[in-house]
Amino acid sequence: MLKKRNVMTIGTLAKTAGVGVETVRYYQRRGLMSEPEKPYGGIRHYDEQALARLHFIRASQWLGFSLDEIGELLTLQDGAHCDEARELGEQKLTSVRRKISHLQQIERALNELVQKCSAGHGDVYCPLMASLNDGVEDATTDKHKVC
Amino acid sequence: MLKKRNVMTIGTLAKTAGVGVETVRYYQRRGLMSEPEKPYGGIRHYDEQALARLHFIRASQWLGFSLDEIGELLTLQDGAHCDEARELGEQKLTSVRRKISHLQQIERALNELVQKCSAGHGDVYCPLMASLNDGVEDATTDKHKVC
DNA sequence: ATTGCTTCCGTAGTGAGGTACGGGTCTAAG
DNA sequence: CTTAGACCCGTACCTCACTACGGAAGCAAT
Repeated sequence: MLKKRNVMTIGTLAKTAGVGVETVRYYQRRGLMSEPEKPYGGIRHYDEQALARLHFIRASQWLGFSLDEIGELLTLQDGAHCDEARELGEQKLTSVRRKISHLQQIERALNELVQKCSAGHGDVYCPLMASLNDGVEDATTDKHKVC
Repeated sequence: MLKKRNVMTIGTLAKTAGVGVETVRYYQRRGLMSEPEKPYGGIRHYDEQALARLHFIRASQWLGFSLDEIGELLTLQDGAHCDEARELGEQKLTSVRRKISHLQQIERALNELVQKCSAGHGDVYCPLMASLNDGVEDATTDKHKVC
């Protein structure tokens, strides 16, 4: 499968990195990966640097960076911009924490509603539906503007 | 602004509920709200039921339900389907909890990376970048498939 | 009556991150 | 030599929840 010196076609590269061929081409269009020169009339080949780039992208994505942000990270890759990189990381960390606390709010509300529904009740009304009709946040926490 | 008996135009309805006119029309197209009959040659009017429906939709959305799921919830609104409603709520609760734990994993990883970058280091390399190159999850937790 | 804001209605575009298609070319296996 | 399977490339399409556009018609105030 892998040729000597790990020279790969786009298909092999994609499979090795666990993404689709179309995804690699999409990253190229987005400017996140370069397209290797096409040798006379033929098929481009990719090396381990391309694979490393794909790993970088997927790792960054896993951390919640958008493709635009990843593009920015890639310009800092020489290691001489650690401060900028850390700054981006801190911003992302903040946004991740915000998302977590938002979801935790939702979790508390939803949990309470489901509990109420599970507890026996008169059968003529549904506490979950009642809360949805009245506005959920009133039923579970103090008043916040919806969204 | 509100006419007697709270009869509203679509604009007033939308503003009262805190959404855009286009959003109301979009919900109508999606079948989440009905379009009132149009009186001879003119302008539809909306009552408090329409407003309640909008509140229901926004409250459900806040809990993480998609518009399709909200459509399903609306069919259970008579209160006689509490079990089905609770089931949907439990599914959503499960998915919310999955999202939270995923984000917490990310938070731990990102936090560790940012910490490493903040601590003084040789200045010739950036721990954050190094981790992105190597695959983040190795650096912070046991090995998982990226995404 | 004229201005100016709404409403009505269908259709089309947005953003994020891809995925699919189709027609052509290349390469490796038999 | 033929054929199956990659590759190349541009373009279109997908989901989700809206948001915008454009022209016609209504309604409220001046």
